[in-house]
Amino acid sequence: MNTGTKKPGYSRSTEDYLKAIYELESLGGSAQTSAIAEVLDIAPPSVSGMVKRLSESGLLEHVPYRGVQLTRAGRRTALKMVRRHRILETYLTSKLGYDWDSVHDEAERLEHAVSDELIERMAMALGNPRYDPHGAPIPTKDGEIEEPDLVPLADVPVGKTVELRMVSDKDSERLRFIASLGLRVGVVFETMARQPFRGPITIRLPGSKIQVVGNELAQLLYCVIRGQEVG
Amino acid sequence: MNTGTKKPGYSRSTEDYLKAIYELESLGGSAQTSAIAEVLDIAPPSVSGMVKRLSESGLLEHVPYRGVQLTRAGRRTALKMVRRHRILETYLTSKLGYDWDSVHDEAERLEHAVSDELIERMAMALGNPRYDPHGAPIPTKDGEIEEPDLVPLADVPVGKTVELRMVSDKDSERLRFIASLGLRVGVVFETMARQPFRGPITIRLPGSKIQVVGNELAQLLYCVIRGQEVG
DNA sequence: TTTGTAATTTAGGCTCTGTTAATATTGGAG
DNA sequence: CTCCAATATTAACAGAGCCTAAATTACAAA
Ligand SMILES: [Mn+2]
Ligand SMILES: [Mn+2]
Ligand SMILES: [Mn+2]
Ligand SMILES: [Mn+2]
Repeated sequence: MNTGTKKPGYSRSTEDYLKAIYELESLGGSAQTSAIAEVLDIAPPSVSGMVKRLSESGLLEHVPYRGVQLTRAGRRTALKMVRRHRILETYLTSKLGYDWDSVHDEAERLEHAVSDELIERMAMALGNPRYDPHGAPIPTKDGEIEEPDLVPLADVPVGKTVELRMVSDKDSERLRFIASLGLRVGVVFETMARQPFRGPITIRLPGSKIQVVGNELAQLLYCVIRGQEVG
Repeated sequence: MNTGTKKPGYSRSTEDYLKAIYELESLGGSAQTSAIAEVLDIAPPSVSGMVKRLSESGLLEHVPYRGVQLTRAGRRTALKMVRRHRILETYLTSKLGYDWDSVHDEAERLEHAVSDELIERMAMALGNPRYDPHGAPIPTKDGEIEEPDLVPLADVPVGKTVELRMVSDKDSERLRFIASLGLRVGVVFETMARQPFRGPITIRLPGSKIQVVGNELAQLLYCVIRGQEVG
């Protein structure tokens, strides 16, 4: 009867660990204990304990004192959570009038409570969107995800035309401020100047509006370079 | 600064206990340990333990060996959960194409994860509905709830015209079967006959369709009596 | 009044997920 | 090569919420 493929039904903690580890892995190859602790706002020894349990469940591989990597099963669950999170953010924004700065916390809780069916109904109602309100790609139902090759505004040379494609969604105050500068996903603008020593970047937005963006914020703004300004 | 009215943020268990106790209280004055255990599908000693914690938190009063009653704070939270549950069921049905037999389980989980804001946005999108898909009244934001005075179909005399107003939503198979008989909230029909010894009731639906309803189901169908049939 | 049964609570134990304090390992600076 | 500081793990503990088995209480029948 039971062929081994049960419904897992992981805990909220497990799901958040897997998602956090997935996101850390996509930056640098493996996830360190302290980085996981930082992201989840948990003490490092708690992470060590949880990592042991998760690797015993076959969701990740742990090399002591080195770091952690998701197994195939771990990555599958992580991507499922990422899909849920991003569909939820998109639904709340498109259908219930939320702003992009207030959806993250709501999705962070709902992602653990929704059924697969509800997520697919939401995705359907939205026309199967490919990006969330912050421009992050939404994994497909079978766990495929686009990995666009974007450059933080902080690293874009002066004199380029760029399109803002994705913004880190973790901090709602930063999101509000970014929006107040006239920056949204899809906006095209030019880099005019940059001060040295991690100084601010001056940009020209549509309508020739000039804005200055600090380096910390510019790290969070992921762009594609679309062309070169003439002299 | 802190005036004593913190955001509580109760656990899923706590919220489900309060809701269950509220619903048991509205049948008979107080809730018994074994009844709570039955509703929540938990062993009675677990209920004793939880009851102790909940009464220490001031959410209910416990008279040992007698039963339990919600305090004002407990009732407030219980009604908030009932509102969440019923708004969610209504939203899923109206906006996402769910049937009335599949919303309960989804709402049972989501009710613990949504924010007040999300619930109010859903309520708004629905036009502040007063009843859920099973006909149960939705408490207002400040915890007021209509208590309509309904009669189970099992107790309606023969020869009456009645309107089906509310159906117990706990079991989805029963809901599907009830719908298959042509019974929905709002349907008006006549009681034609009843067999003794808890036997089935014969009813005449709109279009003169005749159906027979067993006693067990007739207990779950809450009606208002609207008038008397001639002869 | 006694007594049996059902309901309830207490006792003791388990898992999960977190904590802090102490210990161990790693990797780089000197 | 040695030693220090950062990073990670282990040890010991805690609380929520569940369990089963044993003890207690309530209540109604005899
Ligand atoms: Mn997010
Ligand atoms: Mn989460
Ligand atoms: Mn329900
Ligand atoms: Mn629930």
